[in-house]
Amino acid sequence: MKDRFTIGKLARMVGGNIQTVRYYGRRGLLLPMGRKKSGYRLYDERSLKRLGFIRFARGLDFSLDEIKGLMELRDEPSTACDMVRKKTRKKIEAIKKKIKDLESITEILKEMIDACKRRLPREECPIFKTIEKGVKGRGKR
Amino acid sequence: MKDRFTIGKLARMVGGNIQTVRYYGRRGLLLPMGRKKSGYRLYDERSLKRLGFIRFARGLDFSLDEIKGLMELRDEPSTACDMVRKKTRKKIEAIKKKIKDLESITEILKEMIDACKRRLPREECPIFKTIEKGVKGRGKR
DNA sequence: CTTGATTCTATACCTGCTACAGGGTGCATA
DNA sequence: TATGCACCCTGTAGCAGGTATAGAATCAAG
Repeated sequence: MKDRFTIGKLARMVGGNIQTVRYYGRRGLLLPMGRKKSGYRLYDERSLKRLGFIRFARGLDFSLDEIKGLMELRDEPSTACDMVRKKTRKKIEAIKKKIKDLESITEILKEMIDACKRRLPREECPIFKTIEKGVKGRGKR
Repeated sequence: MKDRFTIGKLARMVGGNIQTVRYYGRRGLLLPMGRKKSGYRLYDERSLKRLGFIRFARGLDFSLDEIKGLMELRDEPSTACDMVRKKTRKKIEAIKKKIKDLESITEILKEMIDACKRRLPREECPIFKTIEKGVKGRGKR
């Protein structure tokens, strides 16, 4: 009946790393439900769920602090769901911005490659030229 | 004639931070061209270009190691341009992958919000249900 | 009892910075 | 000359989000 397991088993169950689990403990996200007399951490089914939650949310680009906030909400009454939705929406906006940034970076890199292909045999590498132009905000030429 | 400047001036010229410049030095990306007797680092126009290069490339999501690699290439002969192009293309691929990941994350988050809106008054928050389902299902990506 | 796997704590490392302490330097002004 | 202030030096420590060691203790099987 006592389905308690040590840290190694817990880590293996989610395909994770022991140090990371301990790190989550230090960060206050996943405390062991107890300890053996020897000091070994003991976890249970709820720890497993929590760890799964953390890992999945990390995969969704939430920071450990954000995840902590979400988990604290879960243990709260009715209005929590609205808050969770709000936080999730905020996260979506942040990710969208990140995507836009990465897209414009891609554009710049592509332009650099195009310029590079058009270069004359003895000309200086246009990629470096492009990057150096960025030095003073396209001031020097 | 001796347009050499101290670290503070260099940092101000690019709107950066002194510690960062020193850090680039420690990482071997931007060594001062000399020192005063007092030990003060001295930089010149070339340092400024180099620093600009580093900052711009950082903005393009290159890591310091990658930037170091690029700068070493620049000091090399003719074939360098091909290598630079190759590395740039590789970077584009990596960024594209990142964008895709972020897009699928956005999708999942949106689904969670939609499910949340459809929930019945006394039902458990579907966002948590979704995330917990991910524990053994989709797992980490 | 011994072996080998597992766990413990503590510490250091990684990236890309940023900050702070406690000292030395540079230069203008009183 | 003294003093005051800005600037610089080195060394250290901190952030996120882990990963990786060392050396000791503990567990389980044979």
